[in-house]
Amino acid sequence: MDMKKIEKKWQEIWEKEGLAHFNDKNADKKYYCLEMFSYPSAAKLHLGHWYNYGPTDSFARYKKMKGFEVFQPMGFDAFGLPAENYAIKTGVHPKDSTEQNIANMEQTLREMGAMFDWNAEIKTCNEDYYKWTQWLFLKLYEKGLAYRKEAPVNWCPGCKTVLANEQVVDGKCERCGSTVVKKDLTQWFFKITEYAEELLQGLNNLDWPEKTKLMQKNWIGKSTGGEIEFTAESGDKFKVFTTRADTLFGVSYVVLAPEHPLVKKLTSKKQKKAVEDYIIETSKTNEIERLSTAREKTGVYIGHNAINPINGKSVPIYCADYVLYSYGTGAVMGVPSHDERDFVFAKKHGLPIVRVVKDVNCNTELPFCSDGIVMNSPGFDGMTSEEARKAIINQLVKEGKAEHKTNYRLRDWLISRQRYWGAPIPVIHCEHCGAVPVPYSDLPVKLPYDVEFKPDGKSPLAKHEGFMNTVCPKCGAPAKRDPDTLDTFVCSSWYYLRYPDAKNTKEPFNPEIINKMLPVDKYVGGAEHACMHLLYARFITKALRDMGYLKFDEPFKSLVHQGVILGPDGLRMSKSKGNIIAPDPYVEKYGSDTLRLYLMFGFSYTEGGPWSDDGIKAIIKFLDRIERLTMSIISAPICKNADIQKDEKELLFATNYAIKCVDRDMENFSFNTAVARLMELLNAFGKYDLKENKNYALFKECFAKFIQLLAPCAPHFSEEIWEMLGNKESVFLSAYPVCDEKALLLDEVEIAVQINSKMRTKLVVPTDIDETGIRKLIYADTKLAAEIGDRSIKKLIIVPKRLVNIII
RNA sequence: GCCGAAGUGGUGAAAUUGGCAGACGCGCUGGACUCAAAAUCCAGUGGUAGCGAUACCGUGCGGGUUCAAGUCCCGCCUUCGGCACCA
Repeated sequence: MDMKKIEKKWQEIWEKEGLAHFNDKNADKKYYCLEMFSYPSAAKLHLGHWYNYGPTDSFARYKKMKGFEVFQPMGFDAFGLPAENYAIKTGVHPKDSTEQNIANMEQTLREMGAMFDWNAEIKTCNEDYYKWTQWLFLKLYEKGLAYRKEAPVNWCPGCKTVLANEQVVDGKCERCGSTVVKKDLTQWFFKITEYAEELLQGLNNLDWPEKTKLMQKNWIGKSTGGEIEFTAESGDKFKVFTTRADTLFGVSYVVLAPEHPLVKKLTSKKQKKAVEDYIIETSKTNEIERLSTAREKTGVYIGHNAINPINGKSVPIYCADYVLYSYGTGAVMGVPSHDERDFVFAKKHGLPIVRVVKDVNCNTELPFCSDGIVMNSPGFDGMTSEEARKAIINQLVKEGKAEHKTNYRLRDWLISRQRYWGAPIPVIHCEHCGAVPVPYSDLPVKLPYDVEFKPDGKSPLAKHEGFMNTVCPKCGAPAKRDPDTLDTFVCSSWYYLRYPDAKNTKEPFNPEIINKMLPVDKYVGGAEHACMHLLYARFITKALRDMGYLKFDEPFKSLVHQGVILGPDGLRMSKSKGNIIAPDPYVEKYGSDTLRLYLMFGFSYTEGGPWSDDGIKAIIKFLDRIERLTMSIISAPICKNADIQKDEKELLFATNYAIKCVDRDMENFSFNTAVARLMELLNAFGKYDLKENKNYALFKECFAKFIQLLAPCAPHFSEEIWEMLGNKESVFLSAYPVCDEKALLLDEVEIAVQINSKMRTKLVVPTDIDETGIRKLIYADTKLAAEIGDRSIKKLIIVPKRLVNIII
């Protein structure tokens, strides 16, 4: 079959007939199938795109044949760092390169033959989209969910620019090699932490992979404990957060994060130099290094002490980078006897190690980090850790020195980017009025085209006079715009809400439409988004719900992650490894259906794996066999024989078994087994010899069902065969075959027989056999009877239709 | 380092969730067709021993639970994903 020709033919027909177009008259049967949109990073689709979009499109087509009104949109997450980096390197404007990439990708996406509803296309870098991203910012601001605070960025002193973590390699700038330092800037945040508890609880009701839910759960990182107030000798008070208040009597020092404001204030003259040097060193390390339990625990005494509120003991205050200012209170109590890191730290700095919790198993080794019985803690000795935690905090609460507290590891979402290629933050800074939101009527705040994006110490927008200079919407005085742009995760945090109403010029979406179309029924994309994009989208959905725009709590009801296709060497594809497999030559040579079918058959969808050329051959052979069989059916003499004999029963069994399995496997994204069942059915067809005077009508009917089952997986090819079989209408407008359960009922089944759990033989037994019947058969079998001999059957384990285990 | 996964023939992978390990393919071996090759079709194919029926071994490694473990529990090893400014 000329794949190129039929692809073109059917794509034109589908286009003309609007196969992919969502008809809102059928909205009650809607099925919103969404693939994560792509970043237009390259001119062509790579295998990863194919792997995400091809099989998922097959799933969408399957749903369509099952009678759903499928909505499967596609778009581009078009703002982002790579386009800007490319511009810095080559001088090609990000808008130009992005638009070119989008144009190319759109074309290859169309050639894939997926059922995308292009009427709903989104490009996040277009004004008609980012206008509403800015609207979203303003709404969150209005609701008190956007605020400004100081936060550190990676600063390259060489390029005089802010770097993404990705651009920092071993603490050095990837461009110029300078040592990257941390620098504080005032930046915008979204208060995602306000939803921490609901984001955690909501996970329970989602049809998501368990591992993804677990990852989000750990990311949110709920821990309950207390905040306990220590008083420095200077009189300054500071709080530490702890989940282990039961170990409070074991405190032998406290630690402030290097960024903690009290560090500067309390450091003694003698220690000043050491502490300052330490803070500079810390600014060069990243968080992963800081939190590593393998790394040496560094820190310096600040020359000042604090009082432990429970026993009035004076303990030294240290400044150490293993404490993060961003988590809890930025200060911790050091209990070397009952915490790994504290133990290592105390050993190194010669601090006392006092045991305050006994192990019930009498283990005397330290550190002892589990719960036990409290000791050396006057007033609390003998309590369990659990009891003591409550009692100690309760006592301090009475004295006004502590409070019960639940902490989350989750941090607020930093959304400011000191970059050009993003949606401008719609805020104006006025000398008199402070940060003033741009009025809704002035949106969008347009991203100017004529900017200098080469890094030279100022972000590109900050240098653009025409953009920066404006007037305060409140008082009318001259004012400056915010020079930063929004994190691209903001753009992707709400795009699924825009698709169903993508052309709306009056509002980001019509709530009535959205409440009908959402939540997304199936969301498919990479597992790497588990903790960020997927969490941000959930947060935005909840925030908009609380503002009254949405009537649902979760954006994505059901989620699937596709795996990763690796290079033939089993390694992640990359230019530097030279192991990239481009899909185009395969599409060119064998057709898009062949590539798609290979991707579905050759891998476990959620696992992925190394690419192999050999697998393609299997698919080519499979499609060839189907084509040959079609030819023989078309040219076969029509026999009038309508008998249902043994062969016909087998044919019906094979067909209906395939329907049942393929249906279930498609539903579960188990594409490889679905295709395997199709191959089995084709093998079964091969056994039914049409040359004899056989039941031609029945055979043709079964074959038609086979093509319908195949259609979602090989859409162009199946349409062509479907037409050859004499059908006038698209196979995708036909109803998915239904399994006839009666055809699957067998009189007999083969079961395994074990003696003392060892496989001994197999028996063919009536399907509905009972225990007495089985016993009879066992003794009737000479081999089994001989082995059992005169020993008696102690126990007979029967798994219906599967096996019998005879215990003697 | 922390969090989360994965490890099954020569090879891509299945295994109805604790019940016959290796479905369906690729590859390989033998056969048919052919002047020949390709394509196609048929048969075989986890390992070891045996002419054979068959027996024993076998799901990264070491233990355990169970009538029964690829699947559950404990401890290792290896590989992969994420770690908040890549998206």
